[in-house]
Amino acid sequence: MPEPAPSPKAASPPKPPSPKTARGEATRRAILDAAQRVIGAVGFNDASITAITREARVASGTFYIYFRSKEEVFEALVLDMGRSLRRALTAATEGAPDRLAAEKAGLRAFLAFVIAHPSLYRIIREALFVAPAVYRAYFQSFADGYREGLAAAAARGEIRPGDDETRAWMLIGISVTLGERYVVFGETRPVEELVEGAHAMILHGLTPGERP
Amino acid sequence: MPEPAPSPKAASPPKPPSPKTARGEATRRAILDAAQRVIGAVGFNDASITAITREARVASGTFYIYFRSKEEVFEALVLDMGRSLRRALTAATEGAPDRLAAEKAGLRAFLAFVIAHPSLYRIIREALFVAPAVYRAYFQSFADGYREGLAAAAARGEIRPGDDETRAWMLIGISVTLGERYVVFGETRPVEELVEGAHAMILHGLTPGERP
Amino acid sequence: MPEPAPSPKAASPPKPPSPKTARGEATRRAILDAAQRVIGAVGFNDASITAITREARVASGTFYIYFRSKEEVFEALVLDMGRSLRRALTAATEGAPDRLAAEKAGLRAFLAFVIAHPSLYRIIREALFVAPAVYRAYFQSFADGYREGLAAAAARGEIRPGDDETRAWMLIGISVTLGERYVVFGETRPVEELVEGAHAMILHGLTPGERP
Amino acid sequence: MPEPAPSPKAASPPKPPSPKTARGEATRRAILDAAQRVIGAVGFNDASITAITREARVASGTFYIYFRSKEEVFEALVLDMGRSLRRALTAATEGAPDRLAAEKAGLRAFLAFVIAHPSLYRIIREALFVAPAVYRAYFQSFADGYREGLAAAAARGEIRPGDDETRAWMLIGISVTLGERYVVFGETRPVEELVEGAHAMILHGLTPGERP
DNA sequence: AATGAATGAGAGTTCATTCAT
DNA sequence: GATGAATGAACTCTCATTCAT
Repeated sequence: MPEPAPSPKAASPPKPPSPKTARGEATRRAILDAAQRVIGAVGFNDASITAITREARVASGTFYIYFRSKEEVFEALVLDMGRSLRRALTAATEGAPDRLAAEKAGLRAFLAFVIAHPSLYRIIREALFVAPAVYRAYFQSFADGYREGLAAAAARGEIRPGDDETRAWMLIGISVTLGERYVVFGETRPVEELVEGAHAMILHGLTPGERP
Repeated sequence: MPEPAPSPKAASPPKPPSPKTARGEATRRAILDAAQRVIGAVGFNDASITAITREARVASGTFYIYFRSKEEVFEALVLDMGRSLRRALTAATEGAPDRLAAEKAGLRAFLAFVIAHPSLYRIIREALFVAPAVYRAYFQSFADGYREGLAAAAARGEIRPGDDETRAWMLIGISVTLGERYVVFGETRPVEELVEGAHAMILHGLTPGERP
Repeated sequence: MPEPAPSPKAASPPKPPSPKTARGEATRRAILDAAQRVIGAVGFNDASITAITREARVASGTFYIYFRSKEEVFEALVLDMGRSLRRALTAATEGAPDRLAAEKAGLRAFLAFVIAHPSLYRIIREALFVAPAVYRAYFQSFADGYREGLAAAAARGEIRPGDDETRAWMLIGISVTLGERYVVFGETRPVEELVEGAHAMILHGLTPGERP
Repeated sequence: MPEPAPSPKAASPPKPPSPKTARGEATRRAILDAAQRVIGAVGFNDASITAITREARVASGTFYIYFRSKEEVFEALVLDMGRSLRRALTAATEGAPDRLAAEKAGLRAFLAFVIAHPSLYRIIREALFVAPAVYRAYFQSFADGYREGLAAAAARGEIRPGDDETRAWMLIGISVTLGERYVVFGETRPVEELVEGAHAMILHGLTPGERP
């Protein structure tokens, strides 16, 4: 007759789950996909868990077998998207001859990705309000990669030396804002046109050419 | 048989409010300020009307004398901020000798504004989800002004000619993203440092200078 | 445009309410009474808040204007009952000529009270599981009074000297258990019969009298 | 026309379980022990079946092979404890020379048992709310034994004659309440001290001795 | 103009129980 | 005999909004 209590009664957050069978794994995936569609469509706050489970065709209680809360699926979604985007960008830029070419290819790939996954784009944006820590980590990881890339390119003389930290964030800001043209503002011009316009500016800035 | 009455029963949207007395005006202002503080602090969805009216030191019913819904205060807030920011930017740039100088002064003023009003910054960002139309209008108005400014400057030969529409949005993206450095990412470097770094890039882009 | 956040976002328990009008006071009372009836009838865990508000004839949300949780009404109920019982016992014993007479009168009054308020009796008992701190405080206050009463009586020579702390709890145990005869076990004998039987034991214990 | 079948469709209560193999017996035991630990620690209502099966290291479905419901394990637990306690008391009192000595030894053994098995003690108490019939049967069996023991002792002249039914319940009440001192109120005095204090009162009651 | 009590629909979440494997 | 994923009813609690005072 052992007497020690099994747990201190209030272990703050119980602990995360984890599927053990193939069926469970499939259900988890179905919920995650459904969450992406629903949250992408109506936003985090108007996406009820009931709506997500209905979309996933499971009972509402099933949700809590795999995620502890709406916030938790949301974070999983953001992480998922980070991975996908990173993969797409790496694929697009790894063959580039130099940093400037990579810059152009990266912007082009980013806009294509965003147009193909508008809901994920909105999800990332909303993360600032729903999961700030994840939002920061997401952008920080991009910025770190960018900064190192710029520093290396500057060292090789491929680009003008400068404040790499600031330039990294500027380039991120440019991409994100141009992506928003398509997802939020209904831009209709072809991607290539924006890419050309943006790349010219990235290459030379605003200063008029040396000679009139 | 009578002709159909113009609007027999359900006059489309109920009716907007509007203060009549000085006391009423003060109450409205108190609610608006309180809404800014509360929404800025906890976000739109976690900002209950009760919390706003408590912060404003009025009864909860009073809210509905001045605003028809939570969305309505929110929109009023975004509009308010648009006005303030525009005023600050105009003041900062109107003495500039040319477009490039105005660009630098504008960025500096924008960052200063954002640092002084971080909650308003977050509110604008959240507007994308709460009041998309207002969000779009807000940025569109800035973009329009920018584009015209760039076009005129290019015509005067002050800046290199280019895709002004795209360049306008890029410059907006740069400002917004650098602003976020301070409000979201806890940037500690002095504003002037980022302004210098950014301005160099805006002037010359990434291409290495012709000669060493 | 003040910027300080109104509250640290997570002030652990928001804070207790408190009615401001006579109407509010009456509603609070109605909920408390309804809670007593419902919890007394079906027990704490099977008493849903919906059932309580239905019994009180208010909307379910109204409950939360006055109490933060089911636990909170429950505690209010236990406190209420403590007051009532104390009042009844004081009234019954204050005219007693000595401690032994007071003891008998107190037991009689306690049993009468318990029979008249069986639901409150069950509520106290359940408090051990629902609100242990309140349960302990409740009994401790009775025990303290008892112990002092016994000590004073012993000093006056009215009762045999002894371990007053232990005797206090024994007397409480006797009362409570005999009360349970009526409330839980369906005892049908008249109160006076049990009082006489118990009092004889309290007076002389089990030891056989010195002489026949 | 056929006569009405004895029980056509809904055979009253489904069917009780019962282990067939040694492995099954071990599993049943594991669940019962786990239930004791979990319910003892957090109470009946907060003890989820999932928590019990997790503690027992079996799958949740396994529970229903051996018990039809949470109430059923609970009742099994109470019965278990009744047996254990009875055994302990019998062992402690069977060598006693007379009833008064048995009384003292029984109280001492009861307190020792309670201190050793606080969770079982709490379980019995909660049975009043979870399984009232079992609770009543449990105490009734003790009371019956007590009453008979007292009656026999009185007939032998070992104790003062009196209302044995009432005295039996009083003695139970005393034990239970002193047990609660340790389990609920954190009593720190040694058992022997309380036993002595209580026994003096049980022997002589409160009346002052005939002569100083 | 202002109050604040009251509403009630709807949200997130839990968990005893079932059943295909 | 054992598993553990799935269920869905039921519960607690929140909050935008209304309205009598």
